Amino acid sequence: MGEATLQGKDIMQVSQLQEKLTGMEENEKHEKLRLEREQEQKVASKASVPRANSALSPEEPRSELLVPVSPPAPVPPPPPPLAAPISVIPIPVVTSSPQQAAQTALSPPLVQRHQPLVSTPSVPKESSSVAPVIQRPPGPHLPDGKAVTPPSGSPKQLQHYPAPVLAISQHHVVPQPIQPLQHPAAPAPLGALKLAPADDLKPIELKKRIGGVGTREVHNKLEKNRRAHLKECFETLKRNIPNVDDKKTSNLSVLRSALRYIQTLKRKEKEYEHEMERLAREKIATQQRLAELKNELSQWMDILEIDRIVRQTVQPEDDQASTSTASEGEDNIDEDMEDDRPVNSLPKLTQRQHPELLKAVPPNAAPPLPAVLPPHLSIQQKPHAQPPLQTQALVPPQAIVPAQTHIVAASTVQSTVIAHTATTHASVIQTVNHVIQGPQTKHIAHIAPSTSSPVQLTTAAQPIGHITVHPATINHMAHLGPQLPLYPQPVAVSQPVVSHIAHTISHQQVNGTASLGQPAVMAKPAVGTQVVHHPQLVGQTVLNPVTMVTMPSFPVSTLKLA
DNA sequence: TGCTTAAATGTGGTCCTC
DNA sequence: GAGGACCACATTTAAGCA
Repeated sequence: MGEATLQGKDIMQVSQLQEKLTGMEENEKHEKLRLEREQEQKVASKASVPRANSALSPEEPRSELLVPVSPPAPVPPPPPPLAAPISVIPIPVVTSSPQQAAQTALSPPLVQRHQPLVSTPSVPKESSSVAPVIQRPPGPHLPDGKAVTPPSGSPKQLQHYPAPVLAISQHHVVPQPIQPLQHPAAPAPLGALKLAPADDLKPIELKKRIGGVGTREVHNKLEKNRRAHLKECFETLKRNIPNVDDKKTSNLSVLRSALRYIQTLKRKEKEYEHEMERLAREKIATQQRLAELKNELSQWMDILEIDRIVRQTVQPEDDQASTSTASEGEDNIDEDMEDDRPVNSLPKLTQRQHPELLKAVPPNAAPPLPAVLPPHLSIQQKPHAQPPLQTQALVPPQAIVPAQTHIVAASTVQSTVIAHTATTHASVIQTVNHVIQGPQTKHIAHIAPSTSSPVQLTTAAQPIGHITVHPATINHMAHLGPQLPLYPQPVAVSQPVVSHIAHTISHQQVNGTASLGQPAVMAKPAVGTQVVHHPQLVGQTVLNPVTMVTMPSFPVSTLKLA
């Protein structure tokens, strides 16, 4: 009996060892839970193996170990002494009534529970207490002893063999309430203390406890998995911490190292943030500086552009001076208005603002205009070097009407500049030529280049954007048709200024004041364009057609492009 | 060899989610 | 209510050290 008991205890040990060893032996026949355990053991194989070996007492025969290790395998039937304890241990509990089983198996299992783990030489003494249990009749549950062998075995085995599970469960459950009886001093688990006495157990409750025991195995496995996962996490954490010794660090030290590392990272993060802020501020300052430089450069570019335009305009003006031919009547007025000619003059304000322009303008081009001129002051435009011969050559004798050219100089600074540029700029005249068709166009084309032409450039205080060709002028121009080039084809103009100009002309035609050929084709009809007739001009010099060309407010460069 | 410490394991209980 | 996850406690085991 003692041997049997010892063997039974050994079997218990083996059953526990089996769990660990089976995984190492790769029993594919076992269920997945066993495989899981196998994986777990792979993780901690080194730890489990020596432990298993250590658990084995040197007295245990090797054969005993091997027998339970491979229960499912078709191992030859183990010797009777071995097989008996394996199957016997749980049996008595199951076969007997719950109460009886509880009463009878109270103490032995309790001892047995710890004995296998202890595996001390004292086992034989305790085995005597277990002896009665072993003597229990095997009964029909004996064949299920295989399942019993691994109490902590795979749950799948439990599923396959519920009966042995019940036996084992009874075996494990029952002793707990009795534990205080056997070992009052021994610390009993809280759960054991809470358990109701086995006598009071109903079948359902018993089943519960049995199931609880069954779940206990699962619970243990889950707990193992959880701890394995926890350990893995610690390993991962350890690997991610620099300057941490892999072996000499406990979990606690890993946590401390991690804490220090995190703090260091936070500190560095703050430093980098400050650095980024500093760099951002520096970037903004640099960008602002760059913008300033760009603005300055653009200003200078504008100045240079204006200078260039001025130079360009001054040069053709000299040509105009030689080629422009005013009508005969101009001479009368030119003499009067000779000193006030604003074409080549710049107001003082303009001089102040754009001294470069003054440099660009030849000093001999024209004397500066008085700073302030009456808005309605008409200044006859007549170049000094205008050759009278050329004028007469252009104007037929019958066109006696004096073609007065009145330029209303604006008092505003910028308008003056524009007026000056526009007056002499060929592009403006070219635009007018393109817009107006027919004989009148010829006249304008002819007259425009000349500063003394009937096309008047008026720069009012308010920006104007239209050209008004007086019907009389057009009629007058009609006489000059044969001498001027023809532009028979209409021109589509999309430029705003040109549209205004064309509209103005067409407007007059619509009013019946003039029916001079086809109206200009306008890409965009101008609405609200006003025909401005200078009152003084209309009233005083009606004979001389007055054409006022008012310049838009857009930049000169745009005008040039037009 | 005995002691200490950390890790591993078993077990029961509790809480939370489905 | 079942199942999973987490926690706490007890025990065992292994490694290090005096």
